[in-house]
Amino acid sequence: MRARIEDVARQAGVSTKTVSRVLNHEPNVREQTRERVLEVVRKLDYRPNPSARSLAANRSFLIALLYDNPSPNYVMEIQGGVLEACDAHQFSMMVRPLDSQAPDFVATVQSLIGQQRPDGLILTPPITDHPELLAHLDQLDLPYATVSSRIQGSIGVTMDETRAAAEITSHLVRLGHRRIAHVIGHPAHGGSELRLAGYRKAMAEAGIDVRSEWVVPGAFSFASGVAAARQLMALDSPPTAIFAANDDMAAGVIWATADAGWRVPQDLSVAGFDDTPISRQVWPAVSTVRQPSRDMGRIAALQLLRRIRHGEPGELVQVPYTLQLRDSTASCKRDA
Amino acid sequence: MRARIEDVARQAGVSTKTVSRVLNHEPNVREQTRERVLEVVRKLDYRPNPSARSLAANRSFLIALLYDNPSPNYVMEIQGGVLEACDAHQFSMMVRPLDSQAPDFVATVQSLIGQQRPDGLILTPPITDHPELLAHLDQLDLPYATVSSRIQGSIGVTMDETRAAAEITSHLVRLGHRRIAHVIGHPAHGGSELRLAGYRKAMAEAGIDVRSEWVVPGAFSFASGVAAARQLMALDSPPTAIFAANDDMAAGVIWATADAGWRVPQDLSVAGFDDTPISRQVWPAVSTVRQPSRDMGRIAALQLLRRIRHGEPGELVQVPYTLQLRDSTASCKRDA
DNA sequence: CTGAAAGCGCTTACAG
DNA sequence: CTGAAAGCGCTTACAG
Repeated sequence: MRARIEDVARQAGVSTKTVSRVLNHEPNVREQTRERVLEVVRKLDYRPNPSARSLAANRSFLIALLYDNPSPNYVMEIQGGVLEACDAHQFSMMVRPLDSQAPDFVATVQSLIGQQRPDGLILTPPITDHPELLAHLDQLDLPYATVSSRIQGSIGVTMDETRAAAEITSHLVRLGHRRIAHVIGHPAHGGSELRLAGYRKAMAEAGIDVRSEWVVPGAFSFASGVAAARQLMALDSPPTAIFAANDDMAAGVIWATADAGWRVPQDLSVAGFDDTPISRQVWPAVSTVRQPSRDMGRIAALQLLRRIRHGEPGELVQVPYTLQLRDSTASCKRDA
Repeated sequence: MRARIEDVARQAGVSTKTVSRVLNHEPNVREQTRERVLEVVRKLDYRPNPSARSLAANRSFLIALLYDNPSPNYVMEIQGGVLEACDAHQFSMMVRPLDSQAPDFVATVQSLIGQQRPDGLILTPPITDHPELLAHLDQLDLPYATVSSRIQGSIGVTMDETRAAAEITSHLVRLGHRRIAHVIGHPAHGGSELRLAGYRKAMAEAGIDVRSEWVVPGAFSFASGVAAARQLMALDSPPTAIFAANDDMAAGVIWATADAGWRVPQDLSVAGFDDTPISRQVWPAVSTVRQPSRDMGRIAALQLLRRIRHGEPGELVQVPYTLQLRDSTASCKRDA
């Protein structure tokens, strides 16, 4: 039979309330008492029953990670980070794939909250940018933290995507490229706008007029990268460099160029964003912006837990990015 | 305030025990009573408190998915399938990344079980093939289901990996290849042995002697595929085809050939295994064996839930595979 | 077919 | 600094 708090109390010669105090790091326990309790805990290998704890405390000690992201790599990284934070705070995590475009999206989340009763939520793109959901959560007074939200005012983690996008675009400019195209990300993701803005900013700073045919829509998927590249390669005066708003699309661009017999980087330079494994697994490897996704998951969860556990406000932490320059970008060899 | 079972009982004019019967689909409730209760449940939007339920029933209604797999794509697919099954049975799922090679691996799992108290476990490769862990679980009498276990006797899901590997090898033989190499998977994964056995079987049936230098160790990682390909390309008489035990390694092989200036499939045919996204995202796309991972996750969870919920024994279900032939394999153009 | 009572293992006021 | 009592919201025997 499993030890209960009562067993610990009896063997330590104290009340269950005192054991509870020790376990929950509450003040007002004599050091000697505390040590005696902890020793019995160890001896009996006592672990509090989570259900009893939740029921009595009226908290689930659970946070839910909500995602609707086509990239398994990204989701797994975030998930790993959130899990790390949860483990450190004796919380558990549940994961929830969702379709944020579905008409009953908010109702689905509501139902999930009603059933599992998480103490808080971690929101990832594009769920971070769903105003209706955020309004609903605020009204419920259910704490949440966001990862890379475009919307102001929530706690969590962010990165200066605009500046990062501008930097990698400037890198292409420095390599001598002027006809630089951009493949936009999925329209529902706030990051798409930010990265596009960074591209435009860098082009403007370089004094290059962005032709409208250089900016093509994408959807963050490999297939959309293939389609965009084909469209760009078919232009009368095709670009000498393409900056895709994520690595999956950059991989699609590379695939399409290989399929068309173009060489990267000789005929075309290609840059991505995110530094997911795919960027290293295509040939040539893609120059990209490293986003510390795992850290971002952990940090977002940490901010959420601060709020849940200690009632602190929590903050929006900005993490640094780094450029990863690889073989897919090189000096412009075609015309000036 | 949230509705409790007592509120439902009062408004329906029955006892809480009767409400409990209806909610848990127990027998011995008059149809009319049952309908009255369900109507009040709807009206009050009543959801049982999971903690109270778990505490009273002495079950967590939780299953844990244990993994130690380098492929995010694979894990996400399995996870999605398990989640589907859990949702259908009002169970929740927790995920647990582990290091199955760590010396304290069994202790870690034991601690996890002690803290979270799952009603059952889903094991994925290579955790499926850890005899010490399985023995421990059997002793604890904690139900588990396996995905692709090499070890006999557990419930869950499997695929005839040996036959699948033989089939894709035979495909290469039919294309005229005779110098066919194999890159083995990670030694801790049971699937590695099975796939190697399939390769050997097909080669034997084709009457081809497998030279020892054709069979090179790998680790299921992209990098190990690159290394293996370089080793094979350096042979005096290099193979005309390489069958890698998974897609990540096949992608690595393709990368290494491109890097060395070889053309696929003209200079070398390449085949993989799993049909993960990477197989379609490298150029040329890789011929591979489709493994229905998501279905496998769902089926394994379903067998586990049968056992947990209804005390049924559960079974080991075998799922079908399909060959996905793409552009990385072609007729042998080099010598006969 | 239905219900009253006890109990699951914790935490929460409250008292001292 | 410590404890006795009540209660969280369900299910489990048990009785009828």
